[in-house]
Amino acid sequence: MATEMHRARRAPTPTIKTLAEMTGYSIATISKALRESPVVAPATRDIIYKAAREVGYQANARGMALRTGKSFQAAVLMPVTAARDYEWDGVEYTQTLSGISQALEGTDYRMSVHVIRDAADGADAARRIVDQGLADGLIFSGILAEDPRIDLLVAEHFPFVSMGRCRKELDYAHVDIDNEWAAHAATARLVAGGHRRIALVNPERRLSYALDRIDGFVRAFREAGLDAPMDLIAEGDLSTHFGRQTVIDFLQRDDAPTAFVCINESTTLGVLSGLGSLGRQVGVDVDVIAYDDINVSAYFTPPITTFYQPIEVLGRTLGQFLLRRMEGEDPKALRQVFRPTLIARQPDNLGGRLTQN
Amino acid sequence: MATEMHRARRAPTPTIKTLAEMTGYSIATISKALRESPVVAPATRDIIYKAAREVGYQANARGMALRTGKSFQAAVLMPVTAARDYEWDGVEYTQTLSGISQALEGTDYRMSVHVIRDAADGADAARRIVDQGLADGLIFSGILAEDPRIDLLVAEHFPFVSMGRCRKELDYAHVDIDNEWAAHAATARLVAGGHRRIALVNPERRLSYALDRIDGFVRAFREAGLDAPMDLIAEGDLSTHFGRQTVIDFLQRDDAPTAFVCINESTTLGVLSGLGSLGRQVGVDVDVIAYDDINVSAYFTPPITTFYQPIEVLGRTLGQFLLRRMEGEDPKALRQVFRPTLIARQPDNLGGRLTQN
DNA sequence: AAGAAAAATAAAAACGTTTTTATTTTGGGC
DNA sequence: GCCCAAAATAAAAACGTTTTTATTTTTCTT
Repeated sequence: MATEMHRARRAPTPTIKTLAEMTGYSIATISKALRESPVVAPATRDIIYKAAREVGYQANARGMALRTGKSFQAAVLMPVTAARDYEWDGVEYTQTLSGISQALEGTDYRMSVHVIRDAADGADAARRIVDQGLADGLIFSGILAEDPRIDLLVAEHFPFVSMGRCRKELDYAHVDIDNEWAAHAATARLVAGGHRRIALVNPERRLSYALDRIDGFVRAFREAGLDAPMDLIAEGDLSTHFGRQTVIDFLQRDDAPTAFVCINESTTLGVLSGLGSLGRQVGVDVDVIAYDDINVSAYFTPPITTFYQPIEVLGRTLGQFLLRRMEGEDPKALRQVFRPTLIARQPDNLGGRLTQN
Repeated sequence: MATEMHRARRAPTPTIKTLAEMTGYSIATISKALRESPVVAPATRDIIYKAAREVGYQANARGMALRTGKSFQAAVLMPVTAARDYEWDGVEYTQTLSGISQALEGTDYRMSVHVIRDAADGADAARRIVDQGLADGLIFSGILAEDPRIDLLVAEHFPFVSMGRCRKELDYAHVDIDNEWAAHAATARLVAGGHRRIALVNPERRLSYALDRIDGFVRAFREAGLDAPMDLIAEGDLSTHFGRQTVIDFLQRDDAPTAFVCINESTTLGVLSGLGSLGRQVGVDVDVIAYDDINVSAYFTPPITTFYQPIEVLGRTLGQFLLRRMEGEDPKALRQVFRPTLIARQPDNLGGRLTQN
């Protein structure tokens, strides 16, 4: 019997027709029974279930997709830049995907990942996904101040959730960090500690959240009655190399920064590496505040003060919102902006070496 | 005209039937023309192309999938462990996915990602993918000494490429690191530098490559006429926390290790963090050799000696092999084992503080 | 011009499932 | 038992594309 069961598994993949031959019921009845339609009698349903179990029947995803018009896929656009030499780039994406995947567990949806290299690539990918029926919904990040993907998907009424917000007033589902607040909070701590020359290690201004962080940086200075050091805003590709190079460039200046506000773990690691190679000590010569998507700053030497929001939680929320959006829920109800938690591991005043003002 | 073109885009998604109405040709002729069949006259083909461009026709993936029996998806099983608190876990996967994605570019194949939590989860996912026609091929890593996924897929003649090798003699496509050689090379350097108490920071023995690394570690000692310190082989989940905890545990011993051979950047970072918190200095009190999938050890303080193999290259090879396997190529021709490159950044003898033997 | 063969195109079938429409069966009331 | 309505099941159609089979058109030879 066990051998026979095994042999049945090696037969051609069972279809609904196989079950029809076994049970004598029509393919329509079998389909309804397996989908638990109330129009099928319980006794009939049990016979069909038994036959299905016996041959290990599983509905063919391709047939379902064509008939239902649903691919049962949630597509994620994963940005991978052409950053230098294969280094730490987008590492938080594993946790983002993990979070999204958790939200999809137990549903019919699977996750597909489309790697994109730049903004044009992302718009092409979104277009293709919509036109070819490659997925039923879409998640993407790296939101531009004006993002063609958002424009397209809103126009097409195609379900999506963005990780971040563009700068247009549009109704769409999104999950975001309060980047303005985070940059403001980090900068204000350092200002209160006495720092005046603070460097902001920031993404490119095309990105909406880069602008948010600049806003927060400037606001912290303004609230202290000071001018923000705009010359100390570095824009780059978020790589470890960019972080290191920023330190090396900025510390060569006469009016060098005494503190750094970093955008992510990657640039933080680069900043620490640059400081190490210049013989500068964190907390003695320079203060550093990080931002953590994954809990890494705790492991740097010395452990670094950070604003931390587990990105897996964001991923889970993205997945949950997308499921709801695909059910037809109003995008206006599908928005959440998270504030990261401060984890203070260092004082903000070079260990008292700065005079408070 | 541009407005009109735009309005055409907002019409119901064009199908082959739309083109048949526009051109007067049958849907069969249109399908053949668009697939460049030689049985269609060139003049006919041009008329059909023009109509397709005019309405922005793109073949519906669901119709294609059902008729051809191909999903045009390469599925990747991405392991995410239930490691502690959302930390650095599987970060190299972004680069792996990037590499796979590069291989798929310009082909009909898209990448889907199935997050798996443990070995049973992985076997279930593989089963489902095969049974439901969710993908045409599969890539997975974290190969067990005896891996049920390999057994299943070989038995089903389902195309796959594994990242790593199990310990059974089976013919299947794989890409791997020469982990035995790498662990041997790292350990031999430290032995030659005079170290005798060397810790191996290693994955769990269920995994095939954990055994490979133990083999190489033991061989290095044996070739030097020494007994390997088997008590210094730590098995864990590859997290930063595991690396840190290993250091804290091992350095409490009377016969503490003077060197660490690490399996990845994550555990290396944890080892450095543990050393930092115990006030031990790399290259003075303890030597550390890393293994890099992504080029991060260069940025640690101090920069760490490492064996480096860009994992994106492995990813690309995985993708290329899978494409060939799906074309029906013999798996025996689809195997490659990479040796990582040594990048020496530290001496292997505590800067001369160890006496050579 | 007629006939045969090749080229080109159309009609039919296929893929597997779900949904809509049609038909049959069952149960209740008289 | 008959009639009607509800429940259950079957037949037909649908989804969009590709492939197989059938038919028509064109080209070449005599």
